[in-house]
Amino acid sequence: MPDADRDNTHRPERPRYGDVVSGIRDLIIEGELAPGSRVPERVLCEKFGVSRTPLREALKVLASEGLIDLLPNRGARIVDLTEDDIEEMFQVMGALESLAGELAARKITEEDLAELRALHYQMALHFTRGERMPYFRLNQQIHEKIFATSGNATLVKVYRGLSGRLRRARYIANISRARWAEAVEEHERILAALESRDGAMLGRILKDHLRKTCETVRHALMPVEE
Amino acid sequence: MPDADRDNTHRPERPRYGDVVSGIRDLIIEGELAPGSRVPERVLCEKFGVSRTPLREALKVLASEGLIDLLPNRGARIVDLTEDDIEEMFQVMGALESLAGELAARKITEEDLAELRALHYQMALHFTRGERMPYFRLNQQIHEKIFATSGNATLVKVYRGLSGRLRRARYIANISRARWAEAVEEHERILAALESRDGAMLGRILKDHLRKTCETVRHALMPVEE
DNA sequence: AATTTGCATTTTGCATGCAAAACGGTATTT
DNA sequence: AAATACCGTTTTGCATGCAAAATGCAAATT
Repeated sequence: MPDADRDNTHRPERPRYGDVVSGIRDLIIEGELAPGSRVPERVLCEKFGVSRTPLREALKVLASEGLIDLLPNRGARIVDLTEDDIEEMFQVMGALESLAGELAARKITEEDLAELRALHYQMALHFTRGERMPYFRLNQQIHEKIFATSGNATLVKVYRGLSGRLRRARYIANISRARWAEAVEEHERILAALESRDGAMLGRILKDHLRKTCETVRHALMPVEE
Repeated sequence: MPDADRDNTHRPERPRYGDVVSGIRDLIIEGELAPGSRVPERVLCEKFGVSRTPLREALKVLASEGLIDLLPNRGARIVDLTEDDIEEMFQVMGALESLAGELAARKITEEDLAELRALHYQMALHFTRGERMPYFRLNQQIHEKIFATSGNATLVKVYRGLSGRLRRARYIANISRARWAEAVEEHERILAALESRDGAMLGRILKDHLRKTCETVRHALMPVEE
């Protein structure tokens, strides 16, 4: 039975196919679509108020991004990352971030630095206040900013792809207070390396920082699974 | 007018949606779909003998892979890489390959080494015979093998994504004889570093090799554009 | 003559329909 | 009773239809 407010024709505004893609992404990050769970097209169609055609297009994109698995004739399944997957992804992100750091150190302007400093001290404030969620967001912004400063758009895209797949895991991995303090310290070293334009040093710090973040996520994630 | 041999129903075998994706990929690599050209859905439907639904799903995937641009309400356009795009992509591939090399050097077995040696000397033979196309293929296989040996599936996927976008450019970039000889030499050093399990050295060699390959592609590509 | 307007044609975005494949549960067989 | 065969239901894959958006080109306006 079609809803009364829906008709058989193309509506100029509202849920386009792209909205469905980001909508499903959000559902995955928020955990409404649990990893490993099977997702019938019907359910998602109703959730977004679109028919199966744009929804299936969205699923294809999400599958090629690695967020869901598409089993022929058996529908979509939310990808469930194993501990090894996470380690692999962080390893690749380490190489990417190291490159981003080297490039950023060469190109960074005083304005970029000022912006990063502002983000950093805002983040540090959230740390001292114990505000995990705002800290998390600022942290992401800082790393995004470093990639943006690298000036390499391809690098940014590849990073975003991996980062998006890991977002859910990082989101639910509760950092320990001790590791949290350590991470803030590492961020101070990151800032210092950028200020002195020491690309090689920055690359090393970032790679090391990511390696430790990986350990945090892995350990925080696996035992409890939510 | 529908063809006589096509009906309104689901056919169990033959052109599935996935075939269309790789089919279009091939058309792009072979240059049948020129970079920058607009591609109406209609012609692709006829080329592959499918209706618009699976074709559009394929286009979405190719767009998210970065092979085509999808302009809302205005169809698909084959991505035309600029010189800067190519440089960016090689820079990222350099970081990836460097990581792959370091990991591979740690994990490589005698059997892997034997396989790589076989590929290498086969490739060297094609070089001495001046057989560009077979050389090109073996070269790709060697790099693929190094990535596979790294044991990091994510790394392989990210590499394949970038490599696929660059394939067309590398395919038509005619290497100079001088640079060709140099590349073969670099490959010997790659093999030597793997044999001595020197990951750091291998990483550097690979990054340098990619940097030079990038220059080759850029210069061979831009002046003539075909 | 150059630019703009109008309209027929083409192309895109989406909903729907239909058949094949998978699923679920009961009945049948061993 | 356990395993298997059967059959209705659900879900998937694809073709098609229709309306909105874009496109192309001739006629009208300045």
